[in-house]
Amino acid sequence: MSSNGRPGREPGAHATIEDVARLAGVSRATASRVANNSPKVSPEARAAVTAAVAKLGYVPNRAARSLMTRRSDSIGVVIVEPAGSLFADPFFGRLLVGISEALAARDIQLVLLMAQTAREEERVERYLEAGHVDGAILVGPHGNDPLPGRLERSGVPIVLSGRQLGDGTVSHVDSDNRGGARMAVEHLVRRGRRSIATIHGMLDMSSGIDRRQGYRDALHEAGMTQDPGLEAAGNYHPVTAADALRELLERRPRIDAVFAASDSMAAAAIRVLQESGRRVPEDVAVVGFDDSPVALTTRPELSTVRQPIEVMGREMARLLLHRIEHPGEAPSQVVFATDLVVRESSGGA
Amino acid sequence: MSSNGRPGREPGAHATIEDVARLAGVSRATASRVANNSPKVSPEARAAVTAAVAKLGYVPNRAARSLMTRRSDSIGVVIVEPAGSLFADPFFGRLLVGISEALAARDIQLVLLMAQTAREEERVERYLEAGHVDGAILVGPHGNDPLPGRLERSGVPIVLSGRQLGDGTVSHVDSDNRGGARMAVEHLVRRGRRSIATIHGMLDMSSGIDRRQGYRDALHEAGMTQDPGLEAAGNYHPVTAADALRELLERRPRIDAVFAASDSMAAAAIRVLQESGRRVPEDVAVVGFDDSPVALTTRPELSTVRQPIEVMGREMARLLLHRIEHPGEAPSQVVFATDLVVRESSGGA
DNA sequence: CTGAAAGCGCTAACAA
DNA sequence: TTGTTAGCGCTTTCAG
Repeated sequence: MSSNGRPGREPGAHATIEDVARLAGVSRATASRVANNSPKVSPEARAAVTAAVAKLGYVPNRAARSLMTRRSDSIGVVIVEPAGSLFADPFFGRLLVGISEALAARDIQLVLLMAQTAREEERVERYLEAGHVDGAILVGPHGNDPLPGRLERSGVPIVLSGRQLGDGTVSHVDSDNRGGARMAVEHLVRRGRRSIATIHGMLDMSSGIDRRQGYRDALHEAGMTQDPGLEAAGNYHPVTAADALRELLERRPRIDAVFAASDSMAAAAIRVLQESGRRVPEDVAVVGFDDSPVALTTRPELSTVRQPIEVMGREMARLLLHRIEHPGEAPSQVVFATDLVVRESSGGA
Repeated sequence: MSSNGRPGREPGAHATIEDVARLAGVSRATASRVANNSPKVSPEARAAVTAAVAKLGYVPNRAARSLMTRRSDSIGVVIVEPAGSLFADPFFGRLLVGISEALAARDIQLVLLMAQTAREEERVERYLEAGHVDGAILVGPHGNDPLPGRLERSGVPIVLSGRQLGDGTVSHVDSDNRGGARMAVEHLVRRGRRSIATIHGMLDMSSGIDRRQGYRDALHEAGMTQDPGLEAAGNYHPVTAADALRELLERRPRIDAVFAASDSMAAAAIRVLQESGRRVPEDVAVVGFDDSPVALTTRPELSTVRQPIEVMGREMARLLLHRIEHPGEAPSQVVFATDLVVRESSGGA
């Protein structure tokens, strides 16, 4: 019966649109129109095709479709992480959850691409430029990373997590790091703290820069003098944060508050403070950033700044899909507000 | 010049194998043979094609290739996580790193599929059964999850993380959870502890069952009586672990050691013990499992059991690729040894 | 060892 | 509204 002369179809093989068309008594074109929700199909034809699809368990072959449409219906999520420790923080996982939710609703696949070295980053770049995905979300690139600019130039639609440093306008989604940090420090000021230190994050990433700037904003606004001796350099890693804070305590033993640019650094800070004989929050109040799970594991529990990570992931996906469908439009940036979560480490609500 | 009459190629379009063949002065077939490392090509032809490929920056179109080969050159990584908190633990991220390393070496793509609800799990099942990927790695399924069995039955090559409960033999990669737990408890016994409690993990997952069994093994071997009152039920979440341990302390106030089935539960245990006025490790020694980053953030630092997570990820990928290429062979299981990492919480080395 | 030709499953003109 | 036709870019017989 079948046009190729084979009497039957081997088990495990999938029905093609040809099979559907034949069973429904229509042409391949009509079957295809139904599969793609084209409006120009008669109700009868549509019903017949729908029934045939159900009967045969037909699922379109993505490869064949891609070949025609020149779209892969998949996007890349690139995790750029020189240190390899990215997943120690639940941030990326939660972002993936958000992205994946938004994509599932549109039946787009998420291709995960990890680049831990410059060499791998090149591999990823080649992959993206080859057009194997319709666009990409870049997570974690540092300020000096050339990848975003190069992809943008080669016409690969991209969306960044976090504001891009330097020139170039690429779409991005960010949280209001500066405003959040400022809220945190204002809260400490309101609590009567007068010697507020900070352990900042990496300064080649917008989050690091912005959170430190928010700290400075709040001090400035409160009319407190900017003392560089109150700023310690961390890199989001608890060990470096502990060292940085110990040095800071030698320089400025009388501090009465610490704002850390991440919860894991804040947790380390609490331990260092306690080991130095200081009580938290009585002697020194502490506020972190992220509202990660560790915030609930410190004693006292950690006050922190929360960002809507899953929502940000969804928005990144939405922005990218929009960009893919409207290549002409200018890139857009979305910034989400942050919330202060007050717990015991800063004296409680 | 071109066969379709178009004078040139619009910018951004990619060279096809046809372009390569023309420039190299050979047929498409020969160009294809070179691209696929077929041995039956003359050195001259190979050189000419290679040069043309480089000159044109030719990258094969995956969709077209898939259409012919009936392979997608991509695999799915399914993260089954009813609770949604999977990424709070770096385990999954590290596994992804390992998987992705092994795949990158073979130029296979990783399609990430998240299933947080039964509905999403069905969606994922349909996707996998439609043949959109060549196989899948399943991470995190609970013992009662029907997905592995169903995929196996529909002929989708799969590899599980963790031993499968119940019947059915599916390929899997696991760490020696039982042996690791046993080592941990033997270590406590050797340190002279005589009343050793455990906070176990979820008992519908092999890791939960096996770690508890390892605990029991060690007690049995040491000739210590099995006291059900020394076992507290956790679910890997620190809050439940804290509650469980508090109850246990009421039942058995004289315990001198705790083995927790995860580091985050062990960290919670340390805090509960300290808040109850007990010293760690002097009064109560504590050992966790995973050697996750939190192990270094507790005071005292946490003794724990380490598993080679990235290596396990690589092995899962390798196993799956082997299974895809040799569909006839029986499924295989690989178990990795675990190491005890002794730190201060159990009295130090 | 090489080339001509067929066709994977699908969508998109174009006609009807 | 529908069907016919022509490929998308690639691999793979099959002759030579």
